[in-house]
Amino acid sequence: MKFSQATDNALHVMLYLVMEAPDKPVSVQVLAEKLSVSQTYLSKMLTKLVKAGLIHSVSGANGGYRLKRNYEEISFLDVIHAIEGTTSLFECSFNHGQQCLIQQVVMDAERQMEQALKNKTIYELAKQMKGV
Amino acid sequence: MKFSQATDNALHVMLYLVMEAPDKPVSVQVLAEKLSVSQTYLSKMLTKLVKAGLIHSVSGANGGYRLKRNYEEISFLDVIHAIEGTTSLFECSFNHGQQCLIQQVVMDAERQMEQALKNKTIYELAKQMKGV
DNA sequence: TTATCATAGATAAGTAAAGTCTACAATCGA
DNA sequence: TCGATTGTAGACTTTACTTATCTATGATAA
Repeated sequence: MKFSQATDNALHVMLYLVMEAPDKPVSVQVLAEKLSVSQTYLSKMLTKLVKAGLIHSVSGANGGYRLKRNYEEISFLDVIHAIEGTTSLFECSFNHGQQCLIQQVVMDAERQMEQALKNKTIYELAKQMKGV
Repeated sequence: MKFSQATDNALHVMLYLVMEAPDKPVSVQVLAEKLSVSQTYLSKMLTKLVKAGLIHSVSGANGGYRLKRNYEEISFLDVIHAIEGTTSLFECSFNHGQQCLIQQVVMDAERQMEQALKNKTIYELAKQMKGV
């Protein structure tokens, strides 16, 4: 069990946008160069962020991807959910009569992690880095 | 990103052993029947639990798998680590000069989950179920 | 209307999990 | 000691998911 590399990329792209270009669109080409990954692959990942409503896409000359207006509120969890999906990390595969207590315990723990990821925004991290 | 089904099986096996057979060995055959999974697959998973020191294996007639003496202390995290390994869920793939702050945030959240899984023992859950 | 840029679909390669088979080693009981 | 029982280990196949590329299409600004 691992977070995918796409999630890693997504978090870095978001941090870059917040720090360097919170208002103007940046093309995939530029973003791909910054991260040293392929354009075509990155564009798929960015499309997921668009569909999740975290960023905006602008077609045409001088277009690219731009943050939405409420970008200060975007949390780590928002980005991770956009890429990895929102289904639980653990699903019991057995048919006990009632609900599975094992699953409950693991999901409880999972919620702890999600809470921490929800409390931390990309914007907050950006400020922290500029402070350094 | 998901917990593997092996982890699901492992947690259920451990709970079964704690509840039904804390002192005598149970063969793979019996365990596989209880969980309705294949023997060969289950045996691989059980070997991991043995190597992690969570259970004991006994060869020969009337052998099988038996809990260790300190089984009351085994946590969910112990079982999960035995199956999934102990490496972090998130690894930044970029070469920033110093350490990656994004990774730090995610690993922090991960530690929250691990703490919750560490605080809950299989034995505790077994008592809870018997109480029902 | 043309150059620029995102979107979507098909597809292939790489990797990890799930599952099976077979030979082997250890142990118990007679 | 012999043979039945049980776990161990390795090779192997299948399946599913992630990563990655290519190409055609759609939208927009200059």
